[in-house]
Amino acid sequence: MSLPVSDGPLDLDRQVCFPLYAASNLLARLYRPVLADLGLTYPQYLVMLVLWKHAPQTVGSLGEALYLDSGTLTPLLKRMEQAGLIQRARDPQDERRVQIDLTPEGRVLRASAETVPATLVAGLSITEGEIVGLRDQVRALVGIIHGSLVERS
Amino acid sequence: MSLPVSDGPLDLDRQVCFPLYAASNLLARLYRPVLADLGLTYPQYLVMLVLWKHAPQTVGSLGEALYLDSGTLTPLLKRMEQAGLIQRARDPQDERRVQIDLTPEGRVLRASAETVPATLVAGLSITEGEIVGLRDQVRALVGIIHGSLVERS
DNA sequence: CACAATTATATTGTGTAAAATATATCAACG
DNA sequence: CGTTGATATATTTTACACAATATAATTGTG
Repeated sequence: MSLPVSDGPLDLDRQVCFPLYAASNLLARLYRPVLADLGLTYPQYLVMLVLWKHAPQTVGSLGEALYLDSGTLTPLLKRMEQAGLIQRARDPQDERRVQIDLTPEGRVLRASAETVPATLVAGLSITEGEIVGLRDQVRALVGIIHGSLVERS
Repeated sequence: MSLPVSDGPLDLDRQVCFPLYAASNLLARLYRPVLADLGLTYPQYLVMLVLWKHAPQTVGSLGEALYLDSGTLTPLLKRMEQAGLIQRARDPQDERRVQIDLTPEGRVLRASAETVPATLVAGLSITEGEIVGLRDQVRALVGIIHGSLVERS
């Protein structure tokens, strides 16, 4: 049992930040082939999850839900519009806003996506309980970091 | 205490993937202003952490340590070379490899970076124990996902 | 009703990510 | 030695991610 030799506060093995970064990248890599069958990238899949729950929504409210800004979402949404999954239209009531709505194609895709979560977990040797515990802890961290960022803005 | 209404397996609030994605993005956003003072981006900071521990290293071994491939690292390393932090040189023993080494400037930067981890945690209402517990769980998940990805390649 | 302040999205520029492909090199074998 | 196969990096293309800035529309105030 040889533990890695410490390297002070800058030891990569001591940081939380790095495992989170790696986990996020690896997870996207794991999703990629599964979502490619649906014609979605990973961030696009997240947008669809939000829209399947509630549509239409503005670009701003999507960004709030996903912690992303319009600079990220606008080009992403344009690609999804090209793919025929969503529609973008100015809100007639407030023409600053762009309403994002699902197309019939986008709504239909939901059925095919139902199996995605189970498919992914299937290959991993991890229990439902471990996932839920980890999820809630990471979610708490998201709340803490987001709160800290909002505080100083 | 009203919990979010479930939306089946596709409920964003049930997934582990989304909190990890959000946490990684938010963490990078939190690091940005601190690292900007050092002239580093977040992935560049991670590369420096690896190099401060052991240099020189090949592009491939850096990628193994950070779970990134050469297609990601090459442009990143070129920018770091432009910034004067590292040197890139063909290995004379095996000219397929490019050895990455720290410049004196890159080595000196380590001292300024020593305070970065403490600075970040300082603003967050989170205990050392919570961080360590979360870190080890996410690290375990990284091992599981990486193992699953290697397995099928 | 004019007009400044606010709000919301678009645009631009820089910097990752990663798959796919191309290119070059080394090791091993006959 | 020359050839094959594996290995390693470079290049190209597509797709995020976000700061900074620009643009446009609404709201609040007098």
